[in-house]
Amino acid sequence: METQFPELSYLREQGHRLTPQRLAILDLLKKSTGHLTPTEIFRQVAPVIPGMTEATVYRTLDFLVGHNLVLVAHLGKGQLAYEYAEYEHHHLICTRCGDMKEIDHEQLKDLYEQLSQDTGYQIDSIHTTFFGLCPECLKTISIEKENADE
Amino acid sequence: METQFPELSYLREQGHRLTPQRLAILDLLKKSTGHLTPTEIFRQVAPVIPGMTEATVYRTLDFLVGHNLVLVAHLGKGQLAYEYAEYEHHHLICTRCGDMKEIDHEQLKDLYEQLSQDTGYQIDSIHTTFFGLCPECLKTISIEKENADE
DNA sequence: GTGAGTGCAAACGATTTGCACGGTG
DNA sequence: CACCGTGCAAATCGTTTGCACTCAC
Repeated sequence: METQFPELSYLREQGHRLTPQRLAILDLLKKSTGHLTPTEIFRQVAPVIPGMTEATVYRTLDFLVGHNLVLVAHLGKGQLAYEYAEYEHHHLICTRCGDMKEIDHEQLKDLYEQLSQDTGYQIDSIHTTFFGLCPECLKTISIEKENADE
Repeated sequence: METQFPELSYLREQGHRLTPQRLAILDLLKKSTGHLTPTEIFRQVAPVIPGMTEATVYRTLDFLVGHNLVLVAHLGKGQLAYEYAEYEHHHLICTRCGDMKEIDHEQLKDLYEQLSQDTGYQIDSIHTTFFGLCPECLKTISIEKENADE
């Protein structure tokens, strides 16, 4: 694995090992724009790392999440997705076509503070997913309705 | 099934059937305060309806959600939970102990409008789950840290 | 050399599906 | 009495686990 990961040096100091499997998965997530599910990650990493297993993908993701190098996001239908922990943002997902938009954390800052005050919770700055219908699907649906009314 | 469901009359008009299975599940969700997972629902309804299957629970829940009688909520670890569609609210879940707080939709109204304007999406008024750490777990964690520092 | 991390295979839980039957409307 | 919805059983999918081996340190 050629790619540099300066942020990993402290892992080694803690007695953890930088295996090709861990580096490959982190490398993939770093290069990918959106999130990836464990299965997608497996399919993309398996050709590169001979013998790679789905079990290893899950264990590696747990490890990376536990060390705050990777973020978990909830997608529709109870699936989990992972992405490189670059900057704080949220997701808005279309429940019909699966389209996804990123929401900057700046927009939720006030709400988070208010919720924190009201509940005493320390709310994760990542990890919030909104669901709805994208403009395209809204259009499609209204057309379908018109046709049904005839 | 004795309970009255006036809101169901329109279902019958649309050609759907009010089977004891559907009524039992809706009845259970109506009586329950929080949300229930499909498995929990199965366990509670099975004794009442002889021959009840998990498959039926899933099919029934899909049906009820599709007709807006029941809401889906995302819990931690990619699990889905269902609850009676009584009023609009959201959830804040502790990722450590699973504790849950309800968030009134009133608090998110402004944000929703803003997000809608920015993205063109029609955002689900239900369906948003926040994750964080509850006050109790925050306390526990800080105590553990102190002990570790000694 | 040693043990953390992996591969392999099996187990597991949640969810989905095909098909024939039964009960609602 | 038609056909929607169900029961049953099997298949499928995603995820987890035990154990022996290996490779990063």
